[in-house]
Amino acid sequence: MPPSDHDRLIARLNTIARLGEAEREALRRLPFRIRRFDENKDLVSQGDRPFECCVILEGMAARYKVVGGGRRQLLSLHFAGDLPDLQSLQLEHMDHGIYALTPVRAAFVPHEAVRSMIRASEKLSDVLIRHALIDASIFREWVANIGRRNAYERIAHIFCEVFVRMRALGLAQHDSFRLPMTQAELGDAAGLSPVHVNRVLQRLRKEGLISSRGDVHAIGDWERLRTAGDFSEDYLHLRRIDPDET
Amino acid sequence: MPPSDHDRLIARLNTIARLGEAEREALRRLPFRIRRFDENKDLVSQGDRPFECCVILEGMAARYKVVGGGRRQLLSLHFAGDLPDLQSLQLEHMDHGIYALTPVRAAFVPHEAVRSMIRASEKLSDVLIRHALIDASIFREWVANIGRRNAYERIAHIFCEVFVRMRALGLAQHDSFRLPMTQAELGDAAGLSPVHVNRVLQRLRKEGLISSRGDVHAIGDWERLRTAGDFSEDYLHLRRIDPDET
DNA sequence: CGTGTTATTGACCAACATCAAACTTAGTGG
DNA sequence: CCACTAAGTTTGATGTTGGTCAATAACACG
Repeated sequence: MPPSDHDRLIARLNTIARLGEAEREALRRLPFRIRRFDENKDLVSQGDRPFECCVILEGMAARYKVVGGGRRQLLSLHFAGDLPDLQSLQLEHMDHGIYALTPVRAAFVPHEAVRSMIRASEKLSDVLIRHALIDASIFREWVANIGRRNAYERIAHIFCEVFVRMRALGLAQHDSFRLPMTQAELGDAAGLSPVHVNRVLQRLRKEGLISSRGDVHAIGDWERLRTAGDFSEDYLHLRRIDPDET
Repeated sequence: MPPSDHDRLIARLNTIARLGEAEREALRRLPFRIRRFDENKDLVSQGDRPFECCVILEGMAARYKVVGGGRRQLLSLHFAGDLPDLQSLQLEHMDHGIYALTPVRAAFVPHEAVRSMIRASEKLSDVLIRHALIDASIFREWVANIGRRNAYERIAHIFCEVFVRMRALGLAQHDSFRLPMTQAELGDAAGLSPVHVNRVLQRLRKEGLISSRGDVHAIGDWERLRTAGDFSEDYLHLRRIDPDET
C-alpha cells in the first residue's frame, strides 16, 4: 500500500513520540480537506481567524512576519507532516502568516475534529502539545541564532537544522538535501541581506563544508559544518529511534 | 484577605483567559513548594530534567541560551504569575536555562500535580496550553525583532512589550515601570553590545520617548515609542477585559 | 530566442562591535 | 561619616561586519 496522506502526518509525529496502533488509527480518521497552493501563496495569512489546522502533505512552507518598512522575517521552516498552525486551536487570530516555499499540497482539518480527537486520547493530546512545544523550542534557537551568531555561523546552523530535520522525516539523502529557497529567502530566515548570504554560501563552499547544485546541497564535512554552525540537535527534541524499530 | 501566592498565578492566567470559580479553586489546590533565588541564580539550568514546573511569585526572571564562545542570548522575560517552564511537562530536558534577574521567590509544582489537574479540567488544560502558545508567539516576535529591526527599534520594542505585559499584570504604574535589567542584559535580550544599548537609550531619552531614573523607566510619549518600536500588542494575545469586570 | 528571476561581483557606506578609560552609584566596613 | 570597592554607565576612538546600490552573468521557461 502506498503511503497515504495520513501516513505523512503519522510518520512526522512518530519522529517525536512513539505512536501505538490506537493512535495511528485515530489519526487516520481525521477528516482531510485537501488544498493545493502555488509557490509563494499564503496557506494562512496574518490576521486570519482559522477554524481549521493545516497539515503539510507535499512541498515546503515557512512561517513569516512582515515588520515595518516591508522587511520580512521567516520564523520557521516546515516539511511534509508538519502542523504549522496548531496554535490556532487556542489563539484566535494569526499573529503571522504561513506561505508556500514550493508548490504545496496541504490538508485542512476542522478544529472541532482535532479537539474531539484529543479529548478521546490523552496520548494524542500529549503528542500534539509536544509538537507545538518543539516548535517553540526551535523559535528559541532561532532567537539565539540570529541574536548572537554571525552570518557564517547562522547559515551553517540553518543548514544543519534543515538536514537533521529532513533526515528524521526520510526526506534527505545520505548526505544531501534539497532546500528550495532562494538566497533572498535564506536571508529572510537568517536576518541577512541576499548579497551577504551569497558571500557566505561561497565561503561555505570554498571551505568544503557544503557543495550545491541548484537547490540541492551536499554536506561536504558534517563535523566541520556542525562546528561552524555551533549546532547541537538537542533543541529539536527528536525521539531516539530503536535500531530494531520498523 | 491579602493576595496569596496562588492568586498571583490566577491573576496571571486571568490575563489570557476567563477563569471561573471552579478553575480558580483547582488552581488554589496546586501544591506549591516555595524556593528563593538570589539575583543571577538559575531557577532551572540547561540540561536539567525537571520533574516540576515553576511559577514566578515575586521578582523577575529570564530564559536564556549560551551559544559558542560564551555569548548569551535572552529568550524571554518573566514576571509574577508566569510559568516559564511549562514545556518541561512534555520535553524531558531543558534546552535553555532560566535565571533570576532580581531576587526571586518561586513556587515549584510537581508535574504529576499539574497533569492530574489538567486531566480533571479541559478548561484548565486549554488555559495552560494557551499560556505556552503565547510564549511561542512572543518568541516569534523576538525572532522578527532581532532579525529585522535595527538597534533603536529593537530596544523601543522591548520597552513596549515589557510595559504592556506589566500593565496587564498590574505591575506597572500609569506610565512607568521598573525594569531591573542592566544595559548588558538589555543587550543580551536585543542581540546588541552593552555599549550600543547605552547609546540607543540616550537617544530614546533625548527624543523624549522615555526617561529613566535608575531602573524605573517612564514613558515620555507612548504613541511615538510604539511607532519607534514598530509595536503592536497583537502577538501578546491578551484577553480583552470587560469594563465592568472586577 | 526573449523575458523574468536568481546568482554573482565590486564599490562604497552605515550600523554596530570592540577596546579602553573615566565617571557614577550603591554598597560595605572601619 | 568616610574611604574603599565593585558594578554599572558613559564616552571616545577605531575596527569590522554586513548593508546598499548597481551592474553583469547565469538560468529557467514559454
